[in-house]
Amino acid sequence: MNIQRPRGTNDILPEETGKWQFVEAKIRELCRRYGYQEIRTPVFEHTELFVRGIGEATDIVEKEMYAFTDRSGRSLALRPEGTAGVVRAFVEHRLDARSLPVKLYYLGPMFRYEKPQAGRYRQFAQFGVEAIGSIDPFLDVEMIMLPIELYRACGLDGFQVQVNSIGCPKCRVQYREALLKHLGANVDQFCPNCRRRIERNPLRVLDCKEEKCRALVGQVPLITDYLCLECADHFQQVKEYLDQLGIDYVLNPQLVRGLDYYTKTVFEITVPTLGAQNAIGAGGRYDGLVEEVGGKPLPAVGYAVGLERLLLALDQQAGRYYEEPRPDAYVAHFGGVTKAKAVEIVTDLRRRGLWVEMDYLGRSLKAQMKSADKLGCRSAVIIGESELERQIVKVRHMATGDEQDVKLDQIAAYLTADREEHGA
RNA sequence: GUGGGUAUAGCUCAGCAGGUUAGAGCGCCAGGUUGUGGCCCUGGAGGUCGCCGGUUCGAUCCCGGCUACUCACCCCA
Repeated sequence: MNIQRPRGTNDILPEETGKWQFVEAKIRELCRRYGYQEIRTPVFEHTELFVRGIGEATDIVEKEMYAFTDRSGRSLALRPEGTAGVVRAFVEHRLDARSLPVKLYYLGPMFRYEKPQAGRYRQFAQFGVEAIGSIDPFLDVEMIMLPIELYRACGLDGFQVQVNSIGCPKCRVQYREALLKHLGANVDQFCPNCRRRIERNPLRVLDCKEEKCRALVGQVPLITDYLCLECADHFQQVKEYLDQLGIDYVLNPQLVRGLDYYTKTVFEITVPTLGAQNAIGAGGRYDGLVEEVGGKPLPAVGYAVGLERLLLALDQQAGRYYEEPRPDAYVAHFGGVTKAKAVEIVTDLRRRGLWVEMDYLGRSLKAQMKSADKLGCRSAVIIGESELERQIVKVRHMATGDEQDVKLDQIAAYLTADREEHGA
């Protein structure tokens, strides 16, 4: 019986890891500049944390959690998103005692029990950022800028930023009422899904993709018309900063998020060419979550980027977006004493910081040269008996075919100079 | 959870209106040069034709079920 990887998971093979490392490097560099520090939290938490944090009635909690009971009967769950765990750690370790806001980022696997499709997997990687302890609208804007800068740094184009404010619990009471009044009038004209939503979470109706519902929703009151003074003012400032900084965005008063903890600013970044799963980043403010998880009432903002989707979008936009490093040299030998010498040379060169390959299968020189070519080695170092007698090696520059005799003790210097000259 | 598509070599895919030895290109290995890659030529290795069952003298091919992959819906990064 042959065992395959679990549904919705992916093996990232050596030829793929280069681009992951490329994106990860961009992320770490960006976070350094913006002053966000890495935090690593467990991939599983008490189920309760997600239920309370993300919201009981959300799809994520209702039907997508990898929840299980451990041997002692505790209910645990693989994290479906990153924010809840980070906030839990923030509260648990009293990070509120530090100077605020605390700015954190994370990078790692998340798990949701969903049916896989393009850009959606059961284990997927997210990069996310959280700033806890400030209500400054500029932080909201920072949260929108960070992913934009990240995409730019990676070479991504053609993404769209949508922004909205969904207010605070205070203004939502009024809005909910107005919305229900409006929807109630023609409740039976909505799709079955939305009829259910109207009862449980009317905001979600705005998000429905059914044409019938969209038409009905068109005339619905907008949340942005019901914001309380504080929320309206906050949103206004967010927009002003965005304009001031020349950030391209569109207002989408119907943008809602699938997690219950969001308040005020929410945003989503999409790549239209990606297909059904076109959101590559999303986030917003969550002013109530820290308290919900047991900490002091502290405001916070965050966002998350799906790395598989970002990579998908990058792959789509033709052209190589990252440089694959190549070996400096391939040391070819003929077995016997020449192999003994080759082993020595290889070890010495590696100790001097060069990336060096050699033959481990006792193959012909021709086959070794072929390998050198395949591996993209800059040079081939050939060591045969006649060379050994003269205390030299032949160094062949693979791109040009030029060959040069180099003294045994000069090889490292020669190769290093060659690398400087022809670039890494 | 719902609906559609697909499943043949490591990869991309042909194929057979059901007939006995299942093919190509690429990749891999070797030879064409007792010690030299890329181009070319020759040869080789590599397949339970996804799994189980049915129809049939006979199934990789037709039918059913299962599984996986895939796309879309729901939802989401």
